[in-house]
Amino acid sequence: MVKLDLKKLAKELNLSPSTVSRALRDSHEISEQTKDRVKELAARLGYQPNPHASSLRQSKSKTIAVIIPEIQNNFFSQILNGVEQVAREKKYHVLIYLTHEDQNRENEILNLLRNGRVDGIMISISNTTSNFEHLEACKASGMPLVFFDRIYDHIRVPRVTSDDEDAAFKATELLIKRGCKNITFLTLSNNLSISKRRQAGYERAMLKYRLVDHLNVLECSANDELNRQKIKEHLLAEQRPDGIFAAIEKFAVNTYEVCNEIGISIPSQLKVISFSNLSASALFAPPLSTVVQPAYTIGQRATEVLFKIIEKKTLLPSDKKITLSSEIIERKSTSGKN
Amino acid sequence: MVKLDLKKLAKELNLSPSTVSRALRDSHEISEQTKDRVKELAARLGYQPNPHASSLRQSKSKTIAVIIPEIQNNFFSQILNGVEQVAREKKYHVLIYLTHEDQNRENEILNLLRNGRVDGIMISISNTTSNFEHLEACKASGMPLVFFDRIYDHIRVPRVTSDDEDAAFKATELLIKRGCKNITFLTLSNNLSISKRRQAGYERAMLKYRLVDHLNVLECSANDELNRQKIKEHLLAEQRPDGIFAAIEKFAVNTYEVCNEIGISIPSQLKVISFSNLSASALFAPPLSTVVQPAYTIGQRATEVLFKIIEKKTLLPSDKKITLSSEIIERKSTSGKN
DNA sequence: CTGTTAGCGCGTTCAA
DNA sequence: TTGAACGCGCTAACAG
Repeated sequence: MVKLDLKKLAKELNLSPSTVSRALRDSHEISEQTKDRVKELAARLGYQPNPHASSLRQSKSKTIAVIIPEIQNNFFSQILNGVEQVAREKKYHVLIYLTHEDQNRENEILNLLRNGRVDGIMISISNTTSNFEHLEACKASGMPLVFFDRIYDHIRVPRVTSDDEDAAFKATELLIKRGCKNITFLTLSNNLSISKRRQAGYERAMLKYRLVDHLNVLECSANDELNRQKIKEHLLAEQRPDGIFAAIEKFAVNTYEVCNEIGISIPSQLKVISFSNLSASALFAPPLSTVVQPAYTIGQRATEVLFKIIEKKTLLPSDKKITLSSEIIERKSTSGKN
Repeated sequence: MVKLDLKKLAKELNLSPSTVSRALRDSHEISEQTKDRVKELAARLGYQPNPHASSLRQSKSKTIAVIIPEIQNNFFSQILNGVEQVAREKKYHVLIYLTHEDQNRENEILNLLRNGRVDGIMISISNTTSNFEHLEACKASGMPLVFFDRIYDHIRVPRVTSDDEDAAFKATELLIKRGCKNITFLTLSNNLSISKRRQAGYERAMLKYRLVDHLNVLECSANDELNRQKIKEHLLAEQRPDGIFAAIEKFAVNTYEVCNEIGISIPSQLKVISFSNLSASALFAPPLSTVVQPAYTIGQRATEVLFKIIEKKTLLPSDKKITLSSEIIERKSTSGKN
């Protein structure tokens, strides 16, 4: 199959390339008749314009980039699902980049995207990111940019998040109402906007119920082995907790593993609730109570806002900061009265 | 920030654009001294070549496409992880497309990729795909193409899969050794290469252990509600099974849900094993025995082969058909002697 | 070792 | 309503 370009199509039709180009793009200055002829042949031969030529000419790539810390996490996969759906409707393509929670990679990726490869970028920031110049520069260069979930507060960029503070408050409150007093909050890293918001919700609940003396925050990492060890020590300590609120699914899993290992019974000895988008958490032993973020919708909404920017539509104030509600699903892991 | 191109860089350096271009690409015909000057300025100004111009000129996009049925599945996310890692090393970009198990989408996507947008394509076929012309055409057009996991046997394209038949045999055998006789195989659709291979393994094991009279295959779908209903009826039937072998994690989850609902106890009344890449299956009640595919490695290897084709290296016979071993992890869901 | 020139394929002037 | 000509930014062929 010899490759097809506008010129060949044009020759075949006894028209000039520009006419064919216009016909295919439904220009009003081409007769219906010609359009039909052109489109018919183009369809029959399966003509597709060369995207690089077209991008070069028009300075737009019909492509957006999604940058996430990891894909191996139901939350981010669901996000990607939402992104893809909206992008597809807009006939856009989606480039995916994983930072693996590494600031350096994040920098490199943003750098790669600086010269027109994409028309816009959506990013959920890595937890090791502590320097934000790369994001400032990206924003400053005029690149359409949207933050989702893990945002950086100090750049004026539209952001789509879930109601982390509130959901964390409710999750903590649930533990308290089920009889917990010594509730430990398992968190990822304090740089992260979401961690802070979740911790704030936890603290607000503890404060409201006069449990400030029992505040306990345990910082975990991406390393399961270390986490299990840390959690194990914590659960075996004198001042051991009767409730665990995990900011991240992974840490709830680690907690379950440790409990299985050292024979702590959930929920009678320890109640557990966690942020999680894993539907299978209903099948855990015992079924895990979860805070479920509207991941798919976050992906959709963030993408919609990105397209508004790309298309230079004016953003409503309600576009600049979108907060979606999480849902708390109570299951056995928080049941009973101690 | 005014945008930067080769010409401006060249003017700044009192060089011609082509010299600058060559210097940046480390051409041997440029003096070290000039290279250094050029690179220094380029780095300082943060120059990135326009990828569309460069792609147009060189007819290569430095981009590959990954087409998968869904992302909401640990197996495919792990694949993507492997793909990304290899692509990144090659300084390639990754476009992601989801077919949502829809042949039409699959066709459309392949069509979109027909004109140089990508240098190569990796695909795991949708389960509704029954016509393969789009793949034939893609292959015929000279596009580098690799199948992974869900392959189409009748096109000569390199393929990377796991040892489905063998793993299914072993999984079935495990159920038999644990005392099961009436083993039902839950499968997705018969079009799929993997379903066929897994079913073949199941049947071979049943044959070997003289249980051919107990062969039972239940076709499930993407619809959880329907699946649960189907499985429920099946588990309540007179000839009810004492073992379930699920070809897909989703169906094991559905089985667990039904068992919870109607009070069938696993493993005492029913043993369950399933293909699954969900690490949390260890936390299920009871922990689920699984056949774990080497997803990350499949992604890596498939991408490596794709790059061999892109780079026109000669493929060894061992590149054309790569089969990786799955691992069976036995847990409580298959324990005991009935 | 470096500069000049041409053209990748398209969309957009401007002219007819 | 159509065609001719130009240039997007880059790299490769050809000179020197």
